Amino acid sequence: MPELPEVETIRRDLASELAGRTILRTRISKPDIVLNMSPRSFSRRLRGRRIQSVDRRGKHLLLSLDDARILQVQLRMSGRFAIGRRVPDPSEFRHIAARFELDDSRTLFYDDVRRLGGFQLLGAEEWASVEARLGPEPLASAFTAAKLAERLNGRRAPIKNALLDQGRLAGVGNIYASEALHRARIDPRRPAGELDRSDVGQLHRAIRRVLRDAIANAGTTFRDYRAVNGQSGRFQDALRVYGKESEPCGRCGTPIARVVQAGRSTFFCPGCQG
DNA sequence: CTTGTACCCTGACCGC
DNA sequence: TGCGGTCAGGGTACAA
Repeated sequence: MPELPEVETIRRDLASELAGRTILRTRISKPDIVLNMSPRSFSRRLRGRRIQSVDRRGKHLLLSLDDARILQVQLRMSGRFAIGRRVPDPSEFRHIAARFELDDSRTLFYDDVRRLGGFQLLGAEEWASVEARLGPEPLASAFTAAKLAERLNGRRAPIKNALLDQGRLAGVGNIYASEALHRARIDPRRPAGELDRSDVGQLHRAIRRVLRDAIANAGTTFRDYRAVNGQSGRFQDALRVYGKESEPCGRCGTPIARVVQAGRSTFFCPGCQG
């Protein structure tokens, strides 16, 4: 479910709770969420490790451990975390896949209904090679309009599809792609490489603006995303097109349209997104 | 290299 | 109440 703003919200929650904590014991109840080794060796290698920091790259969460390894988490569609002495809300956590018992007598719970998400325990070099395949961080100062233009150059795929490609740009997903394109007044079906300088400039601003605003509002709760403390985001109130098929565009009144691109819904305004 | 499709998995919802 | 189809903040493997 989560895109960059939701993952960042979760990261902040986890960082304040987990930094400095030691993992005493790990229990995996759904084996397929450990992606690159057996649950046994995963648990064994985590035992006694201290969590030094919690970081984010694109939609990945990264827990840096005191043995220089990195616990990489991908929430995909339905991954969630909660922390407590026991599961805070059992009706919301009915598919717990992993438990990490901490040295403050609390447990970090990972729940994932669809089990599309998961964990990888990586050495620094392994993570570096994964990281190298990701596009730039959209909120980093190094991410300029020129950089975006470079990433889109020569692509014939629709701009919406290009924005979802994590190798081009890391962190934007289905909601924020539609929202950024509406704010930039760009038709999501236009070939990415055909945007002119001014389009790319508008899009660059729109992407950063929408991601920043969403982080400031603790993300978007459209269906079931929740922060670590169980609270909903607030950015759903600021959505202009996502999930609003047939509703009038707030800018020009034309009914919002829905099309399917790369197998997923795109929402846009046929009136003011040229 | 690029692009499209199938697939992973479960649950909620809608129309009949 | 049941049944089938569709859809869901994601990403990968593989084919063309």
